[in-house]
Amino acid sequence: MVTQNDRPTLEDVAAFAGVSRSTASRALNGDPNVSRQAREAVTAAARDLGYSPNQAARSLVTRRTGAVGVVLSEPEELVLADPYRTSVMRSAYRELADLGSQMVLMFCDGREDVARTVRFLDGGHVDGALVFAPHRADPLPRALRPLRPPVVFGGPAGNLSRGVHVVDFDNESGARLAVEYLLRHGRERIATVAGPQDQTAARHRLSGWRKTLSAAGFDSTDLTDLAEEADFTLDGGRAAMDRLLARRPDLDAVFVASDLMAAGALRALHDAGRRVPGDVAVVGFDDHPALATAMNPPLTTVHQNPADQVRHMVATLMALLAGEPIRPHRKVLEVLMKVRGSA
Amino acid sequence: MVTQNDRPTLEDVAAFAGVSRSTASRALNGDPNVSRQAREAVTAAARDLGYSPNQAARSLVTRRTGAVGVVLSEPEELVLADPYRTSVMRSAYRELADLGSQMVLMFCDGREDVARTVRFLDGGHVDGALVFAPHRADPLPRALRPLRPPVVFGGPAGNLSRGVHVVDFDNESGARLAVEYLLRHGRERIATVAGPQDQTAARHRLSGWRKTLSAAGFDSTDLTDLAEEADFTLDGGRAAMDRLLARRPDLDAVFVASDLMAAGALRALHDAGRRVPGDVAVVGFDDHPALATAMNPPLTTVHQNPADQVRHMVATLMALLAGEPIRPHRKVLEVLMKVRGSA
DNA sequence: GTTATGATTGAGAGCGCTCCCAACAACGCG
DNA sequence: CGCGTTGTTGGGAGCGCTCTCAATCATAAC
Repeated sequence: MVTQNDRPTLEDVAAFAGVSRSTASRALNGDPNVSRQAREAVTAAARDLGYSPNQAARSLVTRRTGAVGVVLSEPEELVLADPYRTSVMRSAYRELADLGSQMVLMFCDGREDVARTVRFLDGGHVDGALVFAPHRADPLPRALRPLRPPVVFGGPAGNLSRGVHVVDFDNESGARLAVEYLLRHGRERIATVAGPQDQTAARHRLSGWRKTLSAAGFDSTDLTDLAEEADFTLDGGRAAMDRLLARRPDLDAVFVASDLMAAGALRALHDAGRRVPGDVAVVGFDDHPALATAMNPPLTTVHQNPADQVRHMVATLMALLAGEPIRPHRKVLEVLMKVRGSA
Repeated sequence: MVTQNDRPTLEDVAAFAGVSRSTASRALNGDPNVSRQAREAVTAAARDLGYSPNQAARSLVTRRTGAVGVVLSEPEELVLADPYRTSVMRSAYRELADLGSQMVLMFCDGREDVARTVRFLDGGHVDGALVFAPHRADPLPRALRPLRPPVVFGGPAGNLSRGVHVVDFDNESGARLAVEYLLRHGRERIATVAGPQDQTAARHRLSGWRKTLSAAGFDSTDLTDLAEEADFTLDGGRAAMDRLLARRPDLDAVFVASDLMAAGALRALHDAGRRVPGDVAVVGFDDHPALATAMNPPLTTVHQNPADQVRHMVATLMALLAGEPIRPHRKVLEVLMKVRGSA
């Protein structure tokens, strides 16, 4: 016993409508050179027969699948727990859907996943890919380079710096803005909770903090004291803040490299009896819509808009798919301070 | 200027290896009837040429794509904010990846999305689909029924009850377990924060609560007083709890229809100065790994395992794809109480 | 009436792959 | 030595679609 193989083909529709396969194809694809009569007959036939075109056959000849891969090169449990990443996914989904492309979501965690990802992207399943590979040691970007379908990276492409299309935020400037703001408001001992230093964005945020303070005349050994690394999670941010408070009880401000960590830092400060922003000013990074405003006090933070990033990435990808000769380059998006209550 | 069309085909590989296309195909697909010599030549040729098979061509003849759609029939911003849904996605991704299938994630929000979803699933982009459509009024399940590729529903399939493959949890029993537990521990005024009643699961949890209390002799008008509806969010749970406290300050227990709402209820109880579980016992639903244990006190809750659900769904789908004649039916998964600190 | 023009149309090739089938060599057996 | 058998191979058809090209027809122009 076999399943129903009664799936109608274009040929069936054409026969039913009393025209040729070519005409049926034209009618269904909106070619203007079809008589109204033929068009109507074909449309009706397609409806009556429950016809839907075979995508495999179509993309075999058009060389388009209508799908775009979105690759998050991180363990999936991490991605889905991170509000910033999920909002990237969301924007990507919406942006692509509006352009008529389907998002094919992939996580890439570990060696065999790299091979699987490469095979998938190179196998013609998708027209192109949007790739987020924040870790410096990630082998994926390099593995992706020789592939046929165009790839646009969101944020740093592992340790690749040339020959790739990148849409990134100006993390260092963001950190500078935050620190300058704190300095301008009279803060004198500005600590930082940095992100994991195996991620380029986290490094840039840290170096922005360091450079700005150095330029303002702060001692570099002093700075070492005022920095703690955490892992972009709430608990990590909290623990890092605890360590900072233990080592430098005199700190009066902290620049935290993500909103989620800032939430943790806020909690640590609260538990330690420090008032925010009275005793300690806190500036976050991301400006996550739900998170930043929900905190108490609402978080002053560096605003970056993942939807913007995704929009640029999609635009670049579409241009590439349209055959426009775009030279691989790194587009850097501005970030800006969003002042709320915490600093 | 065109892009590089130098993508090698199987024909190229065969020529390079000095064999026929058939032999090359066999070699690459692991057919045993190939001489070692031919196999090695083909493998080497494929490697040297950077060959990767054209999936469109392959799936045109095999009628398999190696991709499975995962449809979440809810606005994407809602899905990605809900820890329960994200853990479903995660399980689905992992489960499918392990079976060599790619997850194609789709959200389905509103009318035009229904059409788009149907078109995509029916167009042969995927071999089958896992669909989550919790809302009773959702038109998607009905629209999906006439489709060719097999579909397995996770949780209720809109308002469809027959002719569909469903893997669901026993929500009513879960509520019963929770209420019986509370009764057994001497609670006498057991309220509930119900989920949105346009979702079947939420209705079953509410009716489980009601039936159990009725069976225990509680007055049904009294029960109306003890129920509040919320929207499965933290803030909603908090507000509902506030309303309950205002109306029935004498309540000594509450069954909350989701962990996230329970977190909100806990906050409301805390703000109202009630001790948990001393004054008010709280039982949640979901047993979300991160959420339930992180609360203070740790949440006593009804345990359901989304990974289990997804595993059953995938198993059913694979059986369907293998042509096994499975009769559409509703598989109900057991839930059980997980006792922690809050009750 | 004849020819140019434009709008429609159908035939056919071919996208890159899998799979069926026939061909063939090499082998052992009666 | 002829036969079937086994293992291996290449040819060819065909999956369902798009797209080019030439044919057809009606209409307008001369």
